[in-house]
This record gives sequence, structure tokens and C-alpha cells, in this order.
Amino acid sequence: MKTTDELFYSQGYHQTGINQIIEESGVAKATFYSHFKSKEDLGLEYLRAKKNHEMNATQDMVNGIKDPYKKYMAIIKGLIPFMEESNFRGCGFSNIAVEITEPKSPIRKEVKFHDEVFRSLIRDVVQELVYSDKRYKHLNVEEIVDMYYIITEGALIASRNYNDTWPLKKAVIALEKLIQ
Amino acid sequence: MKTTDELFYSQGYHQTGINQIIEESGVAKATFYSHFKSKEDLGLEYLRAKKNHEMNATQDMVNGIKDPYKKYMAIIKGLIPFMEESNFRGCGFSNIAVEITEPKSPIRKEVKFHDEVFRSLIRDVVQELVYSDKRYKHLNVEEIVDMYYIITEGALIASRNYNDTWPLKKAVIALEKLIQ
DNA sequence: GTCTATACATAGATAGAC
DNA sequence: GTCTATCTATGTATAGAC
Repeated sequence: MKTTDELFYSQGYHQTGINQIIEESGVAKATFYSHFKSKEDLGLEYLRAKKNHEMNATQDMVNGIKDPYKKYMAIIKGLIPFMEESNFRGCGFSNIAVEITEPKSPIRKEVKFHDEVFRSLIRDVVQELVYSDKRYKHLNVEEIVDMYYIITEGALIASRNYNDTWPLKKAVIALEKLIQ
Repeated sequence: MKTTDELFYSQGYHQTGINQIIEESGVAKATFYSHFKSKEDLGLEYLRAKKNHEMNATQDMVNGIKDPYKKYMAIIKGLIPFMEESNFRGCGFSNIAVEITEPKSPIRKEVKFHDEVFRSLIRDVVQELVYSDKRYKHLNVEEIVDMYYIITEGALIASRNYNDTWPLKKAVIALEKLIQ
């Protein structure tokens, strides 16, 4: 459902009631519950669809770039227009993880899975960069991946807190320095 | 109220009802509303008290250290035991900012204010480090402050997502490298 | 399989007695 | 100023007709 993504993402999980989702999707309440067994079930569907969409879009963008350095920088740079277009809502996965306190819950597991997938995507571009040129040979791939991940998450949450892209722009600089 | 902090912080703002706070604080409902005009009002009190407590504790810790390098590292290092003791709940300010979507709301303004105060505390230790030794003279203070802030926020949210302190430990390494 | 109607709990907040 | 009782809206979810 398109509305689900819009509402959960922009309003938050707990702030969005089943009633509103049902109302805006134009379907009857019981019909909704014949497709999803609970709100949590819908939340999981939302996360899975979002993850697939995000990862495909990022992968496509990266594949469209040849230069390994530009590829490496593309992921963080791409978040600047994303943040502006999405009204500074930030990372939908970390956001829902903040709302759902139980770490063992299915939703929290889904978030962790997303982060793993995201990190593997970063790993690909870092590895390609390291193999591309002798001057990157000394770099520790796993270390760069971890920093990339931490800096990205931090820049997203900071950009959200400030309602401004400056932290993302600083993150771009940080990730440039990281491989020098 | 002590209960307020425990409940808002550990359960989240929207997950914690006024009823629960009132019940656990042992007071009657109307009595509560004679002290606070709304839930949001209580939320603001909670954030202000938390900010004061956090900043005083951090300031005291930093003041107890003489070596500028150790001072610089102490803030991020101190978050590792904090994360373990607080059950990986993370930053109470970014957390509530995720839950409250309206950027112009009083609570979001309070979060922004906290981040400014936190950054000024970091600025103090960075400045002291830069003035302490010639080998740090080339460093750009504001740039380091921004990175420190971004990396700290990212490590907190990542540690939360993974329910593990590894991102904080990686952040320690990143902040060491940042000033080399 | 899609609908209307409704159940039952909890949300935040207030009236009015003492 | 503190209490009990209650209001109204909204939350998630289901029963049962069509």
C-alpha cells in the first residue's frame, strides 16, 4: 500500500492509527484485516517494501557510475536531495527502531536486517575503491564500512534534529577524509 | 518526577501514557494536571531536567581529567558504559525528536537546544586539545566538533539498532584518527 | 472477500466534591 | 490542593450480514 509508506514514514508508527490508514486507502476495516493480521504485520510489510525499494534504487544509482571514487561518494551525497525531498524525516528504519522498544520484536529484527543489507552495499563500493588504485591499498575495508555506516546514521539523525542538511554536507567531507 | 524520566526514556514518549505516569507516581490524576498543564508540558520538563543532569555529569567528568587528549576522548568513551547500563536505549533527545514529527514544536526546539549545548561542551574540549600542543595546531576546531557530534549520534543510534556497543567502540577509533 | 456495525481498551483531559 | 468520577476521542481488532 502506498498510503502505508507515506503515513508510517512521515508521521511515525505509533502516531499513525490503523483507522487513518484504512480511511485513506479507501477500503473497509474488515477487508484490511483480511489482508493483514495486525498492525505489526503491516509494519513489517512496510519495512520490507521500503528496504527493497531503497536498496534497488541505491544499487541502480551506483551501477550507473563507473569511477570507483565517485561510486564511494555517491551514497552519502545522494542523501542530501533525499533529505530535502522527504521533508527531513531521515532514516525510516532507525526511526521505527526508536519507536519499538523491544529489541527482540520482529520489527526490530527487520531493522537490523536492513542495516546489514545497507552495510553490505557499502562494503561493495569500498572494496571496489580499495582494489581500484594502489593509493587505497592500505585502507582497512571493514573499518571504512563501519565508519561509513556510523557517519551516515549520525548525519541523518543530526540533519533531522536540525531540520537542515548541514550535517550531511559535513559527512561528505568526513568520508572524503576517511580514505585519504 | 523520577518516574517520568524512567518511563519516557525507556518506553518512549508516545508509548507512555499519562495514566501510567500518574499511577506509578502515586498521585491522583487531577493533582497531576494541577502541576502540569499537559503531557507536552511534562515532556518539556523531562527534557530540561535530563539535559541539566547530562551536561552537569559530563562537565564534572571532564573537569576531573587533566590531560587534554584524555579529556577529548572521555566523552565518547563514557558512552560505552552508559549504553550498557541504560539497556541500549540511546540518546533520549534524538529519540523523542523521532517521535515528535513537527519540527517547530516546543519539544523539537528543546532537542535542538540540547544538541547546541552538547556541541558547545565538545567545542571546549576540542579547543583545549588544539591549544595544548603544536601537533594539534593544524586542526580545524569547528570541523572536528561537527564530526564528533555526527559520529556520536551515529554510534548511539547504531548501537541501539544492533543492541551492542560495537559501533561506539568503532566511534572511539574514528575520533582518535580524526585528530591524527 | 468485502461490507457495516460494534466491541473493548486506553488515550489525554476536566468537573466538581472535599 | 488533592481526591473520585467521568468525558470524549481514538486505539486495535472482530462479529456477522451480504
